[in-house]
Amino acid sequence: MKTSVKDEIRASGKRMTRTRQAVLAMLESTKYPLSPAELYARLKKQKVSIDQVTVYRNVNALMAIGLVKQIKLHQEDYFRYEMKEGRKHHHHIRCKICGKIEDLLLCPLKKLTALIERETRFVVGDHSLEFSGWCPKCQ
Amino acid sequence: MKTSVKDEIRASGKRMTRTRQAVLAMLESTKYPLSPAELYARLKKQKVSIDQVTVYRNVNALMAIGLVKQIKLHQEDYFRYEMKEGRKHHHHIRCKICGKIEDLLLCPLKKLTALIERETRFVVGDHSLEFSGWCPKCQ
DNA sequence: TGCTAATCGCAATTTACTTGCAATAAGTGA
DNA sequence: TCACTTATTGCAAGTAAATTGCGATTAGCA
Repeated sequence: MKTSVKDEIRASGKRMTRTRQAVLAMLESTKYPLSPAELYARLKKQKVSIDQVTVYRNVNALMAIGLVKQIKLHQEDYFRYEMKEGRKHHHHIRCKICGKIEDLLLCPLKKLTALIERETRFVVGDHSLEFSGWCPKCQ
Repeated sequence: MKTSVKDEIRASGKRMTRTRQAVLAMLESTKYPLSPAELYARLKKQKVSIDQVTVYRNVNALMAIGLVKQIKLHQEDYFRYEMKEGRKHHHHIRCKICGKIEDLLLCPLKKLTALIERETRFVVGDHSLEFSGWCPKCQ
């Protein structure tokens, strides 16, 4: 874990507990967004002493200070979380069969904001984009 | 209500009840996707005798036969439903403040499928795209 | 080392949605 | 038109994800 992450946490008035460190380490070492249930199961497997509620509270706290990003895939009815730190803007594709999730490092939407703002008179903030399909193994 | 909708329902072995007709009429006359709770509240206001559970069962039944589309906006933790019938492929923008939802009749993603399939070796099926921002009144 | 408040675990609650079951009613076939 | 089959309905109870209350613990600092 980089010192800078701990500093960011301290700067926001939060503390770096053993539990929080374990949650962060798990998110940092996993290549796709994790649900609270997955996080909990993986930490338990590593013999980390943690409660389900603590997982929820930690991802929310880390999201509040901008270290972690919340993601909702439209085939699922729960949230997933991934590190925001140092990651380029990206989207995801999810397999309809096995649920495998992969990053898409592309984003075709930069040029669209002006058009949408003209059409709707909204001011555009974020967007979310997600693909689903069939992964190599499930085809 | 067009006869063809009733026919589609009958063709799938389902029945056109007074309740289902009210749900369909409400979805047809509303210009943005409705949540089950909103559907229920609006029907009650119109003195339609209906239960929450019946709303859920109806949107699910109508979705199963392809008359209705389910939508999950990533700022919300419940589903919304809109008529599929005769509507062009489109996406949505939602106001971060008041929750107002508007259609976006554009889709910049048609050309992207080949690129994603090459990069990930997935076969691409659907996609979901959603913008959020600030509507004219909340700016 | 000792203080203060953030964090934790556990139990209970909330919210969106589903399921079981008996009563009702849509659509058919005589 | 009536009777019968079965989809649909309402009500109550049940799930699963996520949140909240509270007393106990512990990080971080003087």
